[in-house]
Amino acid sequence: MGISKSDFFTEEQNEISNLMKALGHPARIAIIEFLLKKESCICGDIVSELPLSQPTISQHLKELKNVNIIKGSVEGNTICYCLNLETLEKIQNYIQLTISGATKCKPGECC
Amino acid sequence: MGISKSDFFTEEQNEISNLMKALGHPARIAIIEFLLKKESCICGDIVSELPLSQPTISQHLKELKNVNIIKGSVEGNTICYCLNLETLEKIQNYIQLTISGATKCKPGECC
DNA sequence: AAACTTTATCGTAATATTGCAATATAGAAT
DNA sequence: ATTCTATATTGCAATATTACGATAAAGTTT
Repeated sequence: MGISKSDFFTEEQNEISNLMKALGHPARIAIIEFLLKKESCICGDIVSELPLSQPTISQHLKELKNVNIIKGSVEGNTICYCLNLETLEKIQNYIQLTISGATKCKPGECC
Repeated sequence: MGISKSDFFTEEQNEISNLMKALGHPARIAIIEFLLKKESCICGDIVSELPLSQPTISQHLKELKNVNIIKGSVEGNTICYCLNLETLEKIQNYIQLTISGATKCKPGECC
């Protein structure tokens, strides 16, 4: 994608955009929703639920884990993945701050 | 990226992931933060603020507008871009729902 | 230990994203 | 009307993402 310019942005801007990017794929949203619904959170269950191959799911799980949106713990030869509330709250706080700042723009002003 | 599988996911999953993807680039986060800080929100101001060319900024603005995260209104030969609270709130609601659902996973259970 | 299960990694093809120079478009100002 | 100013579009090169078959790795079971 041309030259990466992420050095020119702040640490926080890069961190938030990385979190958002990790959520920027329907399969990863579906994985998160699956982890919400299920008591068990075994990788194999996700594979049988989603229309994607096992390597593809594994890759998506890895991306979610890389940004700490999920965490995994080994259970025998399966792996239990869970949502990481701390990271989700970080995202929520960011959106919350943005919304509360954004109320400045009053109707009739410009947009 | 191989075959697109977005047909297999729900409308909502695709919509949320598209919103997240739009926020998944530091330049677009920086644009949003700039719109927050400034009373004026003219495209040209953004160009002089960020380390990116005018066409590149224009493209990022277009992507944010495509998913309704910002809206623009013509002011003479400049354009005023503002944040769209409705869309930001949609994102927040989704994260909020996810967080409140995610509390199910108690410590000691698995993760 | 051999066979089986489950998840991760590698290699690679198809597609998407990013960035910008060049150019187009459209309103403003002279 | 011509020039100027501000934003959008086009075209293209560089890079990133996505998907999956093949295979590896690591635990389980027999």
